[in-house]
Amino acid sequence: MFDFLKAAVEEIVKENFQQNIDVNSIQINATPVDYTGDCTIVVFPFTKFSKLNPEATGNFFGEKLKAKNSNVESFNVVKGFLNIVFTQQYWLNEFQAAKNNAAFGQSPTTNRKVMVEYSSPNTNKPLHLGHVRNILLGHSISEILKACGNEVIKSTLVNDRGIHICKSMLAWQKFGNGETPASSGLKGDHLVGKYYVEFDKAYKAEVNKILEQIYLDFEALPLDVKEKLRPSYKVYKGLFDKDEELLKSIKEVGIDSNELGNIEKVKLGLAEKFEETKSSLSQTELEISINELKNKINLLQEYSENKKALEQHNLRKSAETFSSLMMETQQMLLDWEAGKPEVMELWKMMNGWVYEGFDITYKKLGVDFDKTYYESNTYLLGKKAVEEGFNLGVFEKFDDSGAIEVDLTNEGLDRKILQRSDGTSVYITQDIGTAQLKYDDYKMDESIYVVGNEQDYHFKVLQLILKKLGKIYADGIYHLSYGMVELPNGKMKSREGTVVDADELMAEMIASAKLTTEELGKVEGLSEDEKEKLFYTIGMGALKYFLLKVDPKKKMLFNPAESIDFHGHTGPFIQYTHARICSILRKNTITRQSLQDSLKGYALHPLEKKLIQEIYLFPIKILEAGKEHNPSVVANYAFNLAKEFNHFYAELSVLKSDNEKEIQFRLHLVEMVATILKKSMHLLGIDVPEKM
RNA sequence: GGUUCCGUAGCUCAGUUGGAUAGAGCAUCAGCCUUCUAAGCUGGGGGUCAUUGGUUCGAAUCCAAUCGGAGCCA
Repeated sequence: MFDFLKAAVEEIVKENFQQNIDVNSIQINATPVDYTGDCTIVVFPFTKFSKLNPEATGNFFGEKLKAKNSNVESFNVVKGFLNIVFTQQYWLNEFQAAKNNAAFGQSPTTNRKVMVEYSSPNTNKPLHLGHVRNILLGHSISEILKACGNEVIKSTLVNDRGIHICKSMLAWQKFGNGETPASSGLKGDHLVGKYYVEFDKAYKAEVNKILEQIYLDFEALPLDVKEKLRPSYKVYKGLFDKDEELLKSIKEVGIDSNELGNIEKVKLGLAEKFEETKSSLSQTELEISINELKNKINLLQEYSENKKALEQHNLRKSAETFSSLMMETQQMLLDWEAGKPEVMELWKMMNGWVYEGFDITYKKLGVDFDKTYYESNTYLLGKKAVEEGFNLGVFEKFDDSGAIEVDLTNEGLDRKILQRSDGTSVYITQDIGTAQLKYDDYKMDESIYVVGNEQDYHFKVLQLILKKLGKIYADGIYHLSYGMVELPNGKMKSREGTVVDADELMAEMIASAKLTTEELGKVEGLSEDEKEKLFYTIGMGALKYFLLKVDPKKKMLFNPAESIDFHGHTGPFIQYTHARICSILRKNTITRQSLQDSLKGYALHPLEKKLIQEIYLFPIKILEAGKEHNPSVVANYAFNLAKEFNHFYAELSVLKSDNEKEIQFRLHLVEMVATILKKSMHLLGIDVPEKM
């Protein structure tokens, strides 16, 4: 921002104080509204070598700058802040340059290739709100990086294999009765998701039944089960009985069992109570009291330990291993890995349904991918990666178990297992292989992964391992880590049915856009098709803006009860602003002058100047958003510009003026505002209507 | 047990490599449509920037500890 000023300051320092300073260390900010000035230079750092107080230093630099640069009209100094006012001509020139540049905002090519991986869904359930945040971030950051001059490859890695996929396959086989998307009218991904839930239900029911049998009549269990479970059962029974006994004793000594959630707190309470009463006790009474207290605390200690053991032991886990459903699922996974034809066919069919469903959702979201990777093709790369690392000596066997690990303790992390003693590899090895595959395919300079922040550790490890393996692309790995979308009562949980479905959410947004728009009577003169399109544009604009205006790093809250607003700091507000400008431009009847003519000798109104200043920021904000990998920078910028325009719109008129010059200039100005609003929103993947 | 992130108005969020009196939106209250779209504009009220120390010309921002919330690793 204001690079020529920074350069001038650098020169002044060099000429007057014979010092070199880093241009980037010079702080220039926009001047706060209550002070006069277009920008403000912080002069405190210069007092070191000026040997003057801040005020005098500011004046010194102000004079020099004014003499040096004809764009500087005047300056004032408040404390250590040098406020600079530029000439009107400067701002008019900036505006002219921006408006004449059809690609304003687009940076020249960097010759860098960037891959952005996003969405990366599982094929066992439909997309939900969390995915939507991921997808919109991925799409938006791709657009922003393009605008920053990079070549962008949008990719996704589909998790299309594994035990969870087999669960829905098995459930469909067992309970599906041949149901298809066509026969049920369900979207393919929802149909498959339904069977994933079915599996979970059936599985739980089965495990509960097994548990019930164990509790009720252990001896009546089938012999093989009994024999296998007996050791677990015995320990469990012992712990369970002890638990009951301890609880009884605890009650007897006068501790309320409801309080036992926090043992430490209860202990503290007892100790305090003792302190209070001990002064009133005789020596013998005191001794008795101490003994009692000791007993109580011992009891609590024992109870707490038993409870822990009970939890760890977990009979349910043992019971789960006897679930026939789970055994069948595991068999199915083995069959899949062996390529058994029936299983492969079922897998392909059901995944096909899911992809059809996803395509609809993606299309509605307005996103796409240049390259799709499938885990079914990449999961075996993990083994190769382990081998490679082991041969290089980067991965080692640290003990006799045969497990292969990597030692990251020097990097402040732990030792991480990469291949278990039974020869199966862990998830991260797959990612090592896939990273290589991606690089072989595209040789990109940067590889961005849009993945939730619960995987921060995973990506740290991945990058470190790639570095240790000597991969030149390791430094280009960037984890665009975003916070979870939370509901008012916490995280979304599929098992508790609190997941906000992507398709439903979009439908609701569009419906509520329709309702609001019709209430406001904004649909007159539109055809049915135009109306539908408008509701879609507004509904999606509200949703997308809502998810993108927040810093990706931060977790965000979504309250389904209060649907997403259409007023204030929202997508529709910006869309509406755009539509208002379009309306002005439509109403214009006078012959337009060239931009150059309209600018000649024009005296700017403060509100016009403010708009030009906002316009000036557009490319700067895009670069900032790209650098920070943060679309919310663009979202907030667009809001500020729209707000500034609405302020202008309320105070000044474009078309209703006696001054033709004014009309001419303002037409150019508001046209530019509309263009930038449209471009900004495009970077967020949001359309703007011309009427609403 | 180890480790990472977060804590700003009643609610949801901004707050630039440390800078002036911490800002928006929602909600609330008071105004503004004979004038280019009121999904708008203007104004009021609302803050111990979790707490306590430290670093310095200056701290919401950096450091340490504590409290509270979330996650990850074994």
